[in-house]
Amino acid sequence: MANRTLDSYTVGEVARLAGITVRTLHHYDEIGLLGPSARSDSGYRLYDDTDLERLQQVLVYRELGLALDDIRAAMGDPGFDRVAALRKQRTQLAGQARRLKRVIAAVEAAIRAEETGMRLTKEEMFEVFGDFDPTQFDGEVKERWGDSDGYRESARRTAAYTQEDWMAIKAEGEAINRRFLDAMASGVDPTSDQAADIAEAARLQIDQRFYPCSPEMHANLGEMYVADPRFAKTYEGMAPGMAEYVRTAIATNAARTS
Amino acid sequence: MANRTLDSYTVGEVARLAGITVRTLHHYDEIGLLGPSARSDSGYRLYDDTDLERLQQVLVYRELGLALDDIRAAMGDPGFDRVAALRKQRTQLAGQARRLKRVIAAVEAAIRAEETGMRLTKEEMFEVFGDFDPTQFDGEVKERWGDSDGYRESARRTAAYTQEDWMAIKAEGEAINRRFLDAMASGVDPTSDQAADIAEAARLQIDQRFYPCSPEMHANLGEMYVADPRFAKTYEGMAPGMAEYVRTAIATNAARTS
DNA sequence: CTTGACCCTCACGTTACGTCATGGTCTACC
DNA sequence: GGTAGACCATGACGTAACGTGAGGGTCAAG
Repeated sequence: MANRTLDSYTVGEVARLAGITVRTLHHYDEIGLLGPSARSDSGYRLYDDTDLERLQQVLVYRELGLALDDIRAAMGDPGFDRVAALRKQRTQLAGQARRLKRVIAAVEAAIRAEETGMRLTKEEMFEVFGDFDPTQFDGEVKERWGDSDGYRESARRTAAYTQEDWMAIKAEGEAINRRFLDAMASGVDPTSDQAADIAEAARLQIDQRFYPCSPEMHANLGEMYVADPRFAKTYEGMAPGMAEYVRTAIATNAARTS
Repeated sequence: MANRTLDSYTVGEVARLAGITVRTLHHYDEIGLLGPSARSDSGYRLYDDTDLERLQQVLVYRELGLALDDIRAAMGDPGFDRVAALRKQRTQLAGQARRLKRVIAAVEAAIRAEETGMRLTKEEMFEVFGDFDPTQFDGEVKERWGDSDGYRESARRTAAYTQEDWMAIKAEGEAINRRFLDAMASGVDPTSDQAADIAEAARLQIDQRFYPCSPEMHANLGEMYVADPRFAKTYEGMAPGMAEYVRTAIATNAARTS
């Protein structure tokens, strides 16, 4: 092949190296995102090492979900700094890893809910606060979740609770939710210490009123707030986006205590 | 709204709960992936809790990259077991997390390559084995990478190497690569102990011949084999898929020694 | 020279929605 | 009861990022 040098690659070689298709490379050439440095006399695309470095960066941006047009614009910026971009990409990928971890936690929570129903016990506990009736609580919940550790510990602690205790618990819960709502309404970042303080108050209430609840466990509960539609409905009914807000605040709190 | 019950949700509510669009829900209804349990008298879609559970699972499958048609087929299977599916999804998500971790490692490796060039030193060291000339090695590599720790340690060790030493090193490298190729050709799983043993031999060669190389460091090098096109080219030139194979074997070795 | 792998351009098709148009429904408030 | 704004319905064209295939040229080993 005329013009083919030792350090140039044809489209098929690049595709194999990078794990993408020839069609993708054609497409990228076509839209001006990544074209070959040269063409052979017969019209073959010839990519060199610099092209490959650029391709790697394109693929990372793609991994981050950027539209190809946006990738081209970003890399076409005269002030584009490759290392700075790589650093930023790394940060964004780490964010993605954290999100994926949360998806995993949500699936795990769903599995536990199916197997033990422990989370639903808590959900139902909070839900019954709307029109609280201790006798209804004992009957229905024990019937469904009588075997779980959390239930037994809660039952042990709450056995001696009076009506006044329950009203206090309800008031505590409402106060915590109001704090969350106020924080949301006033634009407080859910990853701030302020929001995390509210989450810590929520965790302590569970820990002190019902059963041992570590920050990690609380974080799992937080995942359930967004993953389980019934939890989500409780919070979304108070304000759109609240479930996500509370979950993030809880995760922030768990992270700062670890 | 006629027929609307307390535990049913309209399309907008579901969209907000799940963080997706109304259009997506319309689309899913349209293609038979997820339709509402009921319709109001005026034709509004009404989703119930079971619908929401199904939606969650659809979204997880989507997160895993399955085509919607395939998701519908999987969940439409008469033997579909929700908990078993959740378990499998969790495993697959964990696999995705590991892949993402590798992408991150590749970006980090690219950053280091830009900053220190240390990896390219190793790459060029291996590359020159094809047509090895010690004098060329000293000149070019020192000129480019003379400041890195790895280079200095290598230089310190190799200063007294004879031509016979170098030929031995080259033979060792070729033998290791041949072992990798044989393992690949005979279908040995790159995550097996056998493949990891070969990787360990490779690590030891670097450790003993050039510079201290821990399993973790070796794993980083392995990431470079697939992330850096020049490394990849070396291995892909021997056999398609070899870079990936070697990288996986190295990672397996690193994992079993940690 | 032949053959098979690989290259080119062209162009229609697919997937998963995004966007908008038009018109009906619901609910709080006056 | 009427109004207004939010939300619902269906229909339909458009988009992004390739996938797939057609028809024909190029390369290199045998």
